Amino acid sequence: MASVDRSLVANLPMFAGLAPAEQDELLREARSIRYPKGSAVFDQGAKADHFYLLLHGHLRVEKVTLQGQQSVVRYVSGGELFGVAQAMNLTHYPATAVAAVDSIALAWPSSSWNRLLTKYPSLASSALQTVGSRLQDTQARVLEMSNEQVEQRVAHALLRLAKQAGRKVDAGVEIDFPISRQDVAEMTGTTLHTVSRILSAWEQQGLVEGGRQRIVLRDANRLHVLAEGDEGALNRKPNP
Amino acid sequence: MASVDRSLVANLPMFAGLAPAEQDELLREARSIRYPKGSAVFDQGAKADHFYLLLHGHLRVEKVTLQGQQSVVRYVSGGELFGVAQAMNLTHYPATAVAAVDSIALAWPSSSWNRLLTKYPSLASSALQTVGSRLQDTQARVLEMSNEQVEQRVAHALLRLAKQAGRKVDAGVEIDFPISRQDVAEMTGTTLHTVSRILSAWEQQGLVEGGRQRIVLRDANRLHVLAEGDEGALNRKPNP
DNA sequence: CGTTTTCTTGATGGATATCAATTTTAGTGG
DNA sequence: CCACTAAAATTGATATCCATCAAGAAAACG
Repeated sequence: MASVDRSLVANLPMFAGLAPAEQDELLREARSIRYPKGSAVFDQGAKADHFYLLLHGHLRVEKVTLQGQQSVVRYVSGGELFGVAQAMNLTHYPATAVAAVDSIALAWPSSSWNRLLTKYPSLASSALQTVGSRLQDTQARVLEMSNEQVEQRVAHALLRLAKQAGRKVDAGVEIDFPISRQDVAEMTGTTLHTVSRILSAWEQQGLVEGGRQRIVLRDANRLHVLAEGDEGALNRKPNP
Repeated sequence: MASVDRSLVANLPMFAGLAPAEQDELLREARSIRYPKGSAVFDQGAKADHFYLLLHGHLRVEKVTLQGQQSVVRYVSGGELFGVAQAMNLTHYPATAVAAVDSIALAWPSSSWNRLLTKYPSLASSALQTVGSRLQDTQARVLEMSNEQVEQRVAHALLRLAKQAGRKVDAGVEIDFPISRQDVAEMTGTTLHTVSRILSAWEQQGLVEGGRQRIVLRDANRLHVLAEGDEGALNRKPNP
């Protein structure tokens, strides 16, 4: 197997604190794997035998309940650590990770986690930050589901997606991977029907531009207003 | 200020991996603080200058949105690490922690976090586990809010509370701190009215026993059935 | 070009928020 | 110890958001 070039990862937060020699050493323990669109990196409930760093592409992380309802937990983008079940002392993956587009990831054996952790304390920091910011996001979602109604939640979800995986196009900002109404519904706790209605209405108002598995935000500002239920937002600075 | 006795904390997961001398050293850097019922350990938005270990008592962690709606994020019980904002690279506390009963916590300066982390790798592990299991819990809540209706969510919330902070009494299991209908509503994304109606109905069926800021679970099994929407649960083993 | 997947749109019903009024309980100070 | 007050809880009536049911159109795919 071809070894991974240091330059691909050197400026990721996870590797930032390490000397080049250390980076090489860490990379030597990993192998790089290609995941074609639609394939699973790991399945919910499977033994957590690896942890990963996504080099290229986008993954959809989904979870099914005991009763069989499916939800989209989040999307993983390039540069992110994922599948770190071992770090949280889980023996099995709590969710399934599916490639939303053709993707490439580095895989380390879970068994080396503890050794690597003691050898590279910066790995602990970056894992903590990864998990920590995921916790922040998830708690934000709980607040949204508690306090907001569907239209606001969908607006929030799209804005988050655009921030995380938005690609500038002339019409606005396009979400950089195929995403269906059903996917958005599973992220926001609603149905594809309601999402479809909302997007149709927004399209008429020039807020978004739709398509099959495709969403472009045309007016992020007005979406922000909708998301916050806040009529004054347009007059304020972008990041208060 | 009196120093903290090692025996109080030696068997907590956070200290388990450390030698007695190390435990003492860690404790020497902390100070112990009393928080009377109703007082705040820290406030949402305040500079995150300490992280904590709860020695005794119960805290309610709450968060208010931009629009002013309040939610209960979780309850902290004895032995738990909390306020570890620094570990997730947050400079300010993302929520408020209020003593639900008279409580005692150990406080370390956030500034020593990174030094302690490198010195005691087991601290990293235990912080990761703390944050990780919190993430699991929060994601479970998202799934519940997406897929379940209010009655199921309330059942889940009470079962979780009983597991975390249940005290065996002759009538069943009592939640070991004062908790109002409003609090339960803020945990489950509903209103105190709906919670009140649900608890009243359950009381008539002998599932729970209520009171002012007081909830006793009389039949955890049947509550489990309600929570899972699963008529077969009564015939199965407690932990599948 | 048929088949499947995704998306759209209308009609209806139901769960639960909201509005409104009391009652119960605990705490406080005279 | 008891009246007074504030906080918490209960319960009914009404309104509404959105899930569900239903049908079909549009887009992709082999």
